[in-house]
Amino acid sequence: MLHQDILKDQIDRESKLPLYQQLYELLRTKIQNKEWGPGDMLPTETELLEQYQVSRATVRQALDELVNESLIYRERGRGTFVSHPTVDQTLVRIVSFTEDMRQRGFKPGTRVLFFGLVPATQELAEKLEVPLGEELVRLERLRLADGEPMSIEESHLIHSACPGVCDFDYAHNSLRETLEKACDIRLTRANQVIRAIPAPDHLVDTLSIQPDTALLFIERISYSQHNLPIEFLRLYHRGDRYVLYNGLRG
Amino acid sequence: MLHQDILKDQIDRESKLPLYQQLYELLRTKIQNKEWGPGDMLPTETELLEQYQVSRATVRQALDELVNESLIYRERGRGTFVSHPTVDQTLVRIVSFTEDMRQRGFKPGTRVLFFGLVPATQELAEKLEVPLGEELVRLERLRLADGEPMSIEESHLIHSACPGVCDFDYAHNSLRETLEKACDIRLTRANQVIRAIPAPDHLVDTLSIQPDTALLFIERISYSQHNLPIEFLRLYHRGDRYVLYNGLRG
DNA sequence: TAGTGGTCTAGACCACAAA
DNA sequence: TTGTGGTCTAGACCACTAA
Repeated sequence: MLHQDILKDQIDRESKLPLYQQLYELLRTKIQNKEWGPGDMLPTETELLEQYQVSRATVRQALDELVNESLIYRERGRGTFVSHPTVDQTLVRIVSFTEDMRQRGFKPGTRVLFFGLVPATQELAEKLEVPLGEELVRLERLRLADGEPMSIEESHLIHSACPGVCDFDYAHNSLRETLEKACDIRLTRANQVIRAIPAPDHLVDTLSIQPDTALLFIERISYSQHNLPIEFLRLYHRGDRYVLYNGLRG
Repeated sequence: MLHQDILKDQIDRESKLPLYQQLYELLRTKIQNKEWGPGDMLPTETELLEQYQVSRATVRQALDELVNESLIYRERGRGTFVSHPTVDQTLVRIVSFTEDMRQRGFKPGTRVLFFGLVPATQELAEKLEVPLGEELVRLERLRLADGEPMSIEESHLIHSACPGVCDFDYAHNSLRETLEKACDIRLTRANQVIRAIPAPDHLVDTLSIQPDTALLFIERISYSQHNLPIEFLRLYHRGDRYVLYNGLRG
């Protein structure tokens, strides 16, 4: 979908993109830009079909996608509303640490441990699908919850894909927001592996933990809207403070 | 949906259940009963609307649900097919250990460590929403992969909800299948908490691990089709052998 | 070329919530 | 009673796959 259409808040009948996907993008953008906040009611289906000049089925198809992603929920007889973020989104959506901590009732904090350029090792090169030695941005942050260490985040970005990222300070800026605003890169999907590991010796002091503590260790590859790998992330969560929630179907 | 309708493979126009949900149930049942196996093509949408005498939109709505649950996938111009199980379903669907191990390429095995009746402790009573002291079925199993210990499963069931379960041997029977066949109880959804913990001393020998190994510890409450809690499950997975995979959206 | 799923329309009636 | 979302119909045309 063209940037101008999002700005114009209009559906392009000439576009190759299906109408419902265009409408989905428009609504999704408004939600993520906080034009509508959690709990706010969206326009009714009738209002949407009039405003965007599509059929009700098309409106509902767009809304269905948003419901599936838990960005909105519907209540029969009342209306359609923006969802309140919940902790169990951590295993479904890419959630920033800051957002995650707020949902858990903690005050988030950050300390940058390392920020610089490094060459891709064998492992990183494979995960990010780049040649060995490719220039990567490495950002290592200690994450705090209510002032106490909670997690260590070890991020690796392909520098050539997001040349502007080094001009920012990630003690105060969100990496995801910077990627979006400065590099026009959106992380649209990711795959991750979750493990339980004993705390490695070199992290014990930084995380202020006993040597025998277990860590929830997550390795994640995130992909851009162009479906290219952008970031390889290692998360070391303190097992005694950080847990994951999720729901299952039968 | 009535049992007889599933047997008759028919949609009941008098039922209060929406047509698409009835169709969804019928198709889901056929898939789970392996009437159609992984990779098999479902009847085309046209065939389905003729067979069940509903409109195409209704057929698609039923299929959409199955697609959302990753039970089927569609290929434009080719047809609709039953999905192959994948390891990343472990965080989306309730998957039996046996199925899980097969997907991971292991040969599953089981040893029953304990099987009997116990009164509900404070914690169990709260999780299962029953009075303190309520009679519970406790089933403790060591799970093997390729003959080596992989996990310990500690299951607690409300005995009054599934009186027949004690008549079976769970070294060879699936708990879920028995619940369904002997008690007419389907586990339709569940909530779980995932943690990393150091291996407790009393599990070290049973799991054949070093004392400093970390475990992936999962606590799960499963609910029946009547939306009542049925099972409280504790899973102790060896962190050095068992990992979780999943995908995220942006 | 025939058959598949993908998209879209313009209706209709219903169940539920709130005033 | 009014307005909301929930369900359903009977069409239509398109893009893609495979023969």
